[in-house]
Amino acid sequence: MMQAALRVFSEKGYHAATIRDIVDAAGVAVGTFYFYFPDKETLFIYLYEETAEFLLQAMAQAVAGKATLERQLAAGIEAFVNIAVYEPAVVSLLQGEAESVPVLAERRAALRETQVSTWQRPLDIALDRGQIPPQNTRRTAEALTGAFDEVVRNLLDQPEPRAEASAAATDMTHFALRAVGLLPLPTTSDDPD
Amino acid sequence: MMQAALRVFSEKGYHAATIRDIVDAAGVAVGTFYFYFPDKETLFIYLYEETAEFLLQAMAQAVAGKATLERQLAAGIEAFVNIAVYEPAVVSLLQGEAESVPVLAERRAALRETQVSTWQRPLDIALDRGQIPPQNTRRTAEALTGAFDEVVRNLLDQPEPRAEASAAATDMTHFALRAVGLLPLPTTSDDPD
Amino acid sequence: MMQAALRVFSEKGYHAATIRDIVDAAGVAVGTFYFYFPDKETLFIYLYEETAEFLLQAMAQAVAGKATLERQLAAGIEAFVNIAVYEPAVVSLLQGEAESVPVLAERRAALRETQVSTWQRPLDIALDRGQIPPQNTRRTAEALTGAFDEVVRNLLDQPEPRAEASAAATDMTHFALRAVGLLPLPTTSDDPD
Amino acid sequence: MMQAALRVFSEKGYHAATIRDIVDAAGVAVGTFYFYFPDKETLFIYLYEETAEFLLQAMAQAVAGKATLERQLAAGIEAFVNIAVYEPAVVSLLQGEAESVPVLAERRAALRETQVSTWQRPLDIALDRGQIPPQNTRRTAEALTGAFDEVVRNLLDQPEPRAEASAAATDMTHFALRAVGLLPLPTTSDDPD
DNA sequence: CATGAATGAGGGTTCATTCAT
DNA sequence: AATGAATGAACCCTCATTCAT
Repeated sequence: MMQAALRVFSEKGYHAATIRDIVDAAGVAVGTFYFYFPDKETLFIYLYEETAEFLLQAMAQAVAGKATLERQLAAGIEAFVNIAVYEPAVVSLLQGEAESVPVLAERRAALRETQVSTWQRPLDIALDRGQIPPQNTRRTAEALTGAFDEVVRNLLDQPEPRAEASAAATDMTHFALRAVGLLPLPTTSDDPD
Repeated sequence: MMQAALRVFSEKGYHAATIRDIVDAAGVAVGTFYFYFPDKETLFIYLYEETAEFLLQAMAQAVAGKATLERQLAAGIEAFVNIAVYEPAVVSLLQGEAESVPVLAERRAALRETQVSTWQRPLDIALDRGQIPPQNTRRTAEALTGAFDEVVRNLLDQPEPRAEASAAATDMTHFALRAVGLLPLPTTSDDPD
Repeated sequence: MMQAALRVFSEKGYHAATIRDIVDAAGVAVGTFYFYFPDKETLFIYLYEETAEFLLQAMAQAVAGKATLERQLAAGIEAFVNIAVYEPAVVSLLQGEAESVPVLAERRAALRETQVSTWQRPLDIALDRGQIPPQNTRRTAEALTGAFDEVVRNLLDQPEPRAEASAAATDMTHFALRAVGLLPLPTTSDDPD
Repeated sequence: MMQAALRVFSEKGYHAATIRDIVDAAGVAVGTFYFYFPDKETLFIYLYEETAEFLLQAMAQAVAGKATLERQLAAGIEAFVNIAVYEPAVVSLLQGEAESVPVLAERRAALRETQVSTWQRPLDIALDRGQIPPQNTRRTAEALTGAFDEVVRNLLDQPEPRAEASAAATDMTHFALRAVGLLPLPTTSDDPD
């Protein structure tokens, strides 16, 4: 039933999705919904957090083992793209309308905050080590977060997202590396790519 | 009255905003709304397009006169930040929920498309001239668009957006210059900054 | 303006016709309407009575000079058909929805009453003179009224009412003469029946 | 609930009848109405057709077994009067305002058509057999339909319709027999009534 | 546990009516 | 006299939520 709810919410958005839509998609009765969830908003918030955690965990885990910022970015981006491509509903839900319901705005902010932190931490470390030029890492992290979101959004608007997924990930990684201040040189000399 | 509508829509989003909210904010009666606009959706679309055009025009104009990609980015970003800071409703409206109403989804896509083009064009030129490293300019443009949006969104969440506006613009510009592949040199040798 | 109102009311019916429809058709402003008439209902009632009187006068006048019941029926029917054909709006208004507005129901009843009287009086005289068989003249008059209304309604539904007008009048007259009990003879002679 | 709707519609007419009126009369809540019916118009059409079919069936059935035109008229009229007297709402609904809602106009026309056919068919047969004088049977059928409607309408306006029902039926039958061209003879000789 | 009929607050929209100009 | 912008009660309809079965 939560599967159904996730699908419906991500397709229609919070407001346009009706309880009836959800229970129909789940093949149960309205009453059943209210046996498991107190109300629509609570379900959405639960779904939102569940989903956000899933995405963040996946990215955090991908980033975790990597030694260099370069590898961290590559891995995090890949994880994001993979989820976007194989679980598009997850990304749609998180990117969809989440304002206009006060409580949701908070969750949304919290998600963004964590997403930003995911990138800011490695950046701070790299900055400390002098691997990247001086910069406002918070702002850079925000910018990266927004950049990734937007590219993924566009990717999912394509007719065949999977076909372009890996190219998109590569492009995003290169973008990120440049944006962060790493690797401007490698591209110049005798790099065939 | 359109002022009021813009405000209400940008604060609550399309669905949560009520005709009553709007007319109350405008200090008129319900009927007055329908005297000037055929319905809620039409007004929102109108407002959305008007607003989108305003933002895009401002950015395009800022970019127009500039000779170098560096200056174009700086000017475009500055224009964006200025609007965000002085007309926050404009940005909120454009960034708010616009899905779930079919017609709106189209407008939204169109806006994004134009926004992306605003950056892709200069990038293509710079690429031709060998001023930036080889890259998928379309993807870079998307990423920049998302990056700017996100940073501005965060800026507006601050208690005093105006205080940080210019710092944010500077940060974004640096981010963009790096992301695009300009400025690799200054960072290397004996840069005092 | 009353012309316009008559037209609009007869085309759309009382409820579906809006003040705006009427003033648009008349080429004046809404305020002007309320300068001349206190409200929609009053106008309709006025129009209804005016119109009813016009129709009844015409029929009464046609009937007036005639000596025999036969001629009276023929003349009254002809008058009715003529009005229906040359001023269809008059008939439409009178036959259209007039219930559901309490005051209108009364007028409607009054009109029917007078219409019925128009036929009952001559019938009573003819009955007195033994020209028609014994019958409940009130009921006969009602039936004739309904019969004429219905035939005229059907006539106006035709694509070219005028083309059939005279045939319809003749048919109605024959119907009425038979229904009243006149003309049994013509058919008898050598008709085996 | 459909009982209530029938009652309300027949009393107030389509436009003046409110969903609230109907649900109040039925003792349920607004939502309940929309749980059973898609909307006001659909319910009205359904009711109208149901009701029309009921009336037409009853008349057709009454007419069916009868051998002579005389008996057919008597039986059809009796059936009509009975329904009018015992289910006045049925007749009111069918005679009430049904214009101004395009779809309804069609149904109304269809009802009238069938009603007319109910009488035209027997008339054609009788005409073929030479039992009634030459006449435009279509027009005669229209006239009879209108006559019956009107007499019934007047009957229902009486304080005690049931008291007069049988007299009305008799009067209508006599009227119809004369109007059709039957029975001119019986009335002449020494028949006291 | 599950059901789905029932509820009614609330939303978008219409339109008769008013009144300052 | 005439205008038309402004009003707001009232309408139709939706949908989150409840509760008896």
